[in-house]
Amino acid sequence: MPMEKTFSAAEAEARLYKMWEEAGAFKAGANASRPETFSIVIPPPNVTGSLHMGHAFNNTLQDVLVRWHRMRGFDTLWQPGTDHAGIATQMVVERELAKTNRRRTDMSREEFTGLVWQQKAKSRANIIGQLKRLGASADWSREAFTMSGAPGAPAGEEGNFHDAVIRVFVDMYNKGLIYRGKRLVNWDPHFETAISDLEVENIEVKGHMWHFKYRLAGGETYEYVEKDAEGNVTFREKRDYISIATTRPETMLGDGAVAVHPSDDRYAPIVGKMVHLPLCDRLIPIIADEYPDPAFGSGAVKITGAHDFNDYQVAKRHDLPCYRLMDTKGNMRSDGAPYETAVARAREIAAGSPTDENEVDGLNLVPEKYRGLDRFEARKRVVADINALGLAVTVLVKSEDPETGSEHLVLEPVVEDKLIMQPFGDRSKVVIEPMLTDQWFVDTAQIVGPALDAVRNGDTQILPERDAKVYFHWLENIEPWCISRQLWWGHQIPVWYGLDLGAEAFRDDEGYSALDAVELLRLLTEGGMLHAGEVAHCAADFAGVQGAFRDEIADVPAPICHAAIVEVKDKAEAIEVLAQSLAAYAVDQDPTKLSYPVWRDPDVLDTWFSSGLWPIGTLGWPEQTPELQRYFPTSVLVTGFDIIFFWVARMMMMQLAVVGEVPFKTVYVHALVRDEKGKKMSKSLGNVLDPLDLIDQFGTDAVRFTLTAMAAMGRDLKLSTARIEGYRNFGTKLWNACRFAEMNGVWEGHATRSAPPAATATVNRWIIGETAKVREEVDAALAEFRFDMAADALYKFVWGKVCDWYVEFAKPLFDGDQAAETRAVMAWVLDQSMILLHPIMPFVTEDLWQTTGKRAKMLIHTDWPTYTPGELVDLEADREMAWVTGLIDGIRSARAQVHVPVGLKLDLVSLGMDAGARAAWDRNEALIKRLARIESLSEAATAPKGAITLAAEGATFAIPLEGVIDIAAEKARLAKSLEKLEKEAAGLRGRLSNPKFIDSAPEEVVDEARANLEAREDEVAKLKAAALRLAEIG
RNA sequence: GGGCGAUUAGCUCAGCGGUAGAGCGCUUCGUUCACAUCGAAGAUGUCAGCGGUUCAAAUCCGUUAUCGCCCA
Repeated sequence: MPMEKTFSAAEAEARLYKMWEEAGAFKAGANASRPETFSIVIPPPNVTGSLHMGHAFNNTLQDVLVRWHRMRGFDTLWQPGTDHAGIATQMVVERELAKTNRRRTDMSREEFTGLVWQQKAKSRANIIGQLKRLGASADWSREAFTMSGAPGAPAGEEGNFHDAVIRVFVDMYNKGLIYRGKRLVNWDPHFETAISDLEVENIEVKGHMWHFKYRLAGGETYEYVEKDAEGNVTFREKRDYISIATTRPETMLGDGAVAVHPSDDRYAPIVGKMVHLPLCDRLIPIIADEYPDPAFGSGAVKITGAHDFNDYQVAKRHDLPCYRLMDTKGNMRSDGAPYETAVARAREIAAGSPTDENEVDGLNLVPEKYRGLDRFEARKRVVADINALGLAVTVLVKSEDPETGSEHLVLEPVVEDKLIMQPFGDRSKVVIEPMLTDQWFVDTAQIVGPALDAVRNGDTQILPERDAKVYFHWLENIEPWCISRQLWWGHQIPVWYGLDLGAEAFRDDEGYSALDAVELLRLLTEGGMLHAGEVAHCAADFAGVQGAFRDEIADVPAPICHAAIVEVKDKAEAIEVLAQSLAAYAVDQDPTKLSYPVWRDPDVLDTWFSSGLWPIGTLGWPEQTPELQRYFPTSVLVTGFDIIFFWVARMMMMQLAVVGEVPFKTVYVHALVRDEKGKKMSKSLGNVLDPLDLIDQFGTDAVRFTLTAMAAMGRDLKLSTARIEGYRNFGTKLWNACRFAEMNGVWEGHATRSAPPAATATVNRWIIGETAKVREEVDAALAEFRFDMAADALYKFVWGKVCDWYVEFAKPLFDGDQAAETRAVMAWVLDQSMILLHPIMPFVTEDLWQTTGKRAKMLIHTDWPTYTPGELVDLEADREMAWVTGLIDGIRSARAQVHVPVGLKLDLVSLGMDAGARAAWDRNEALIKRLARIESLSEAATAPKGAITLAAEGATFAIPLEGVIDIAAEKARLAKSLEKLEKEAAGLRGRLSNPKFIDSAPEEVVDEARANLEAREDEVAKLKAAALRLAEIG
């Protein structure tokens, strides 16, 4: 059955992918014929994600590398999988629940994560299926998941990734690399969790700056003096207040101080004095600190340690209490003791009463009237209340009475419109609240060193090089890594807490190691238990911490030291269980029923903590699997520059910290895919190109080729469908070349051969050499990750050489003596084209491969060629082809410019050929005649009147066109050619006449210039002669 | 404010010391049997400006301008 006119992508892609997959063509080690390994771990897409252009780009490049190495016989592994993507996935499920008016908190944690697992199972097929449509040849039998094997994982999710994550946490904890502490973190009030500073987008928005007066305590006053640069007094006023500026008025309720710069003379007299905090019954000090900018606002800054990162630093320096004002939803707190009680205690603390950060955090200093308000509503109320109290800084404003039309001056509060940088959650899009909370941290300072060294000393190479700078910059300034998240979906932190019974409140008065009723009562009632601290232990599971807790209670009085260690939900339940247990004991004195309850930290680990272990985790670590031995460290990581911090740097740190090796030898960092105007694709802009739509429209190969061709290192690619269409046409071009071959019997009895056939015809020898050249170019380009250059070289070869010239040249040969040879060469050249294009365009090439001959192996496993230009390039053939194509181009061009009808066959007159030119003519006469539409060749000493003249190396030709020729057009043509040639010749002459050029330039450059000049001058002479003849008749 | 990058044909981009290139678009012509998802021919550039290094600069250095991106 003859081939169709075009490749049917939609039909073939599914069929071929199935064929590869069923044949196990993607499996690790498939087609390996040499010992070297080549391994890539996929940047795991979010399990609930769907394929976007960035994925398409990223995975196309990986697939090109993987297919290339696999064909070259490397022991190749492309390790696929997905990421559990904490917040994103939890968000998807919560959104689902919201549709039926349900919330996560309506059910148990186990029920909820059960739903997430179901969602995971559903979503996974989506993204994986999309990667398959892209042609990704990953080893799907090894598909990994960052939460495989976690408690509650359903059947089919039994990996051991969870083991790896927990094991690393425990190890790092035991090594002192992980700690817990109360720190200011970015809090997402929508998801009610801490997020990383990398997940915060700082966006400039229109905001306001308010100015408030904080009155000095005790009615004190001072002289406020402003001076200009020369020290002259410009303003002097007696004040009883200090003016502060803020963009977040609601946080003033938690102020711990007002800070001024130590060099600021305006406030020097009042540093150390106290001010009344408006709306609150508290006094706070004026302190001197380097942080305030004297030139900004009033120069005085309110310090709210619990809600601002800069203020937090100031508060730490001055040992100020950090009063938290909001709850996890970003509403003003409504928990704890009444305001009066809380503020009374705050005054004691301010007066020096001992306290700790837990107590401070427990104090709710939000006055009753603001409690429970949304933070933005609270802001309005605070502003209004301050205005009402006359504590806003005011200015005189002209006002017109609407009734009388009379103008008068009124005092109005100063509210400046101001652009402010506001932090937003990159997923929730709500304003992020700096919040003082208990979190777990990796002490990155301790593990960052090896990650920096590995890139510095070249163990890992980051490409393009400038991205290494980004890597260095971030790691050299690294902050502690907050790894806890207040989510339900994720790896739960393997730390258990118990009540600290070793505390003072719990003691055995008599020292006879047994509890009496008095002691029990004290424990239960005096708040001993309620206020007792906590002890924490870390292990992979509950069984693992039991021993530690047993030791923990070993020195408390009997019989509690023998209590059974039991796991409960949380601290509240622990207190209850312990109390009940003790109460029961008091009654029945049965020590075997005593329980010591412990509870697990409810938080989960940051998703990047687990994906940071992706390279070893997917290969089976902590098991010492054969794959781990074989494929780790991996060869290349292909990833977008936007996750250098998130992921690359963390993988480097963690792999080095855990197994002491770099995770990959090369990191290829690619840019973003943008729309054709260069805008980032985003749903809100509506400029998203869906790769699957494009695949439906143009076929996978076209999309892949486009992305590959545009993958110049480090540049964003602006994608337009016109470009994709162009490369779809390229696939069709190859297809039709093969179809042409089929029609000419090229494939009859064809079987794959790796070495080129013996060839005698010039064109055959030439195209074989060209094939070797492109093979070398493609290999060189891919070795340097220059995907664009590989694609470009192949495009030029297949279209520009094979289709434009070789196929045309072959046509006349099919009827002559060299027909058999030409068929063999054409089959070989097209085979090579399929092979070399396969990594980029896997489908059309495999389909052609399957239909054009008897094949020992599928194309995906066909050996990649190793022939070199040195072996296959025939310089004589190259030279002759250049002569022939040059002549044909010349004739065609001349014909077109003097408007010779396309169909008209012309006579060609030779005005003299040297031996080389004569030989070239003789060997290629048929080709030239056919392609340049020449009827015959005759010889003459001089050109006939009214002829077009053409110069070729070693020959001059004329085309007699008396009567047909457009003399004016021909004159113009000659003049134009001459002008160009003269310009080139002049440049060359200028250079060659410069003695410094002769002296300094490399010899070959000088020689080349001389040869060039000679050729130009030769051609100039010929064209001038032609112009003269033309002048005679015209 | 700090850092990185870009500025080359109408558009999107290669080239990064030795005669300015590609794709798309555009103009003209063409269905001669691989392909109209095609063929042939053609037009289009003070390589952002200024200065410097060099025999030679789009390419290296400095500087200015404009535009991106990242981090504050």
